[in-house]
Amino acid sequence: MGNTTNIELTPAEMSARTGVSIDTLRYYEREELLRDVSRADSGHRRYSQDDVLWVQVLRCLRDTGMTIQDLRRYCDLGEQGSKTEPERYAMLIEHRDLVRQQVAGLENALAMIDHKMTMYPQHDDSNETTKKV
Amino acid sequence: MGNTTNIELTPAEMSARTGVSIDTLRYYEREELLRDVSRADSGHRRYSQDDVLWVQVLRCLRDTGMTIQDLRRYCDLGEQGSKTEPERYAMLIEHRDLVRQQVAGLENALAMIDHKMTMYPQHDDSNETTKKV
DNA sequence: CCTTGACCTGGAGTGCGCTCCAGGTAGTTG
DNA sequence: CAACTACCTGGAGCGCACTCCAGGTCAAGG
Repeated sequence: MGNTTNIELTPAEMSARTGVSIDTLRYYEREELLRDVSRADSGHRRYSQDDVLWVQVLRCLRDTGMTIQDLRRYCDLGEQGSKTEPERYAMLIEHRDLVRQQVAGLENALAMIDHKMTMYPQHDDSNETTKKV
Repeated sequence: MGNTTNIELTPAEMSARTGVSIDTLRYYEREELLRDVSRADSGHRRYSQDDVLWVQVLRCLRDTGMTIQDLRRYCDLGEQGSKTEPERYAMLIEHRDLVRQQVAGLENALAMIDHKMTMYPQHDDSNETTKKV
C-alpha cells in the first residue's frame, strides 16, 4: 500500500463536490468553520476527503438554521479534544430539538395554508406538483 | 344591533395580539403588506379584527419563507378583485409545495444529525426535551 | 400650564450570510 | 516570451428583514 496521499481536491473540485461556492469555502475558513486546510506548494488550497465530509455536515447544520457562531463554537470544542464530547453532543441534541420544532411549525403553517386555500373556489387541489403543462 | 364599530386596536394592543412589533407593523405597512389601516382622529393607527387575522396569515407565510416581495405581489392581486383568485391560489399551492420541500429537507437533516450523534459515546438519547434539571 | 406617554414620520442603522472585487502570483501552453 | 487560467489576499458590497432614532404631535392627568 503506497501512500496515495489520500486524494486532494482543488477549490473548484471541492466546490463541485459540495455545492458550496469557492468564495463561501474561503469564508467558512475565515470564520474558522473549516480548519487546517492543506496547501499545495503554489499556496493553493487542497481539500481532503475529510474536508468534504465536514463541509457536508456543516451545510446540513447551516441549512437547518445553526448560526455561523454556533458552528464556530462546535469547531472550537472539537479542537479541544474528546473531553468536550458531552458539550458537542448536547449542542447536537439542542439543535435537533430545534429542527423538530421547525418541522412542527412548518406543519402548522401547512395546515393554515391548506385552510386558506379552501377559501378559494378552485379546489383543483390535485397535487399540483404532479401536474403536467 | 348598534354599530359597535367592530373593535379597533391601538398599535400596542395589535402588537400584543399578534406578537409582531410596532415597528414591524409599520414596516409591513410601508412595504404594502398591510393596507388601509384606519386612523383615529389623532392620526394614530387603529387596527381592525381583519387586520389581526391578516397579520397572522402574513406571519405564517413569512415564517415559512415567503419573501416580502412575494407577499406584496399577493396583496396586489388581492386588491385587483376576484379575477385574480386563480393566481393567488397558485401562489399558495406553490408555496405549500415549497414548505413541503422544507419539511423533507429538515427530516433529511434530522437523520444526518441523529447519525452524527451516534458517533458520540454518550447515547443517553432519551429525548432531552423531556429532561428535568 | 406643564408633564407624561403613546403614537407619528422619514430615514438611518443593524446583523447575518454570503458574494464580489482589485490587484497579485504561480504554473501551463503555444 | 506572452497569454491564459486557476488560485491567492484583504476588504468592500449586497440583499433581506427588520429595528432604531430624532424630532414632532396630541390627549389626558396633576
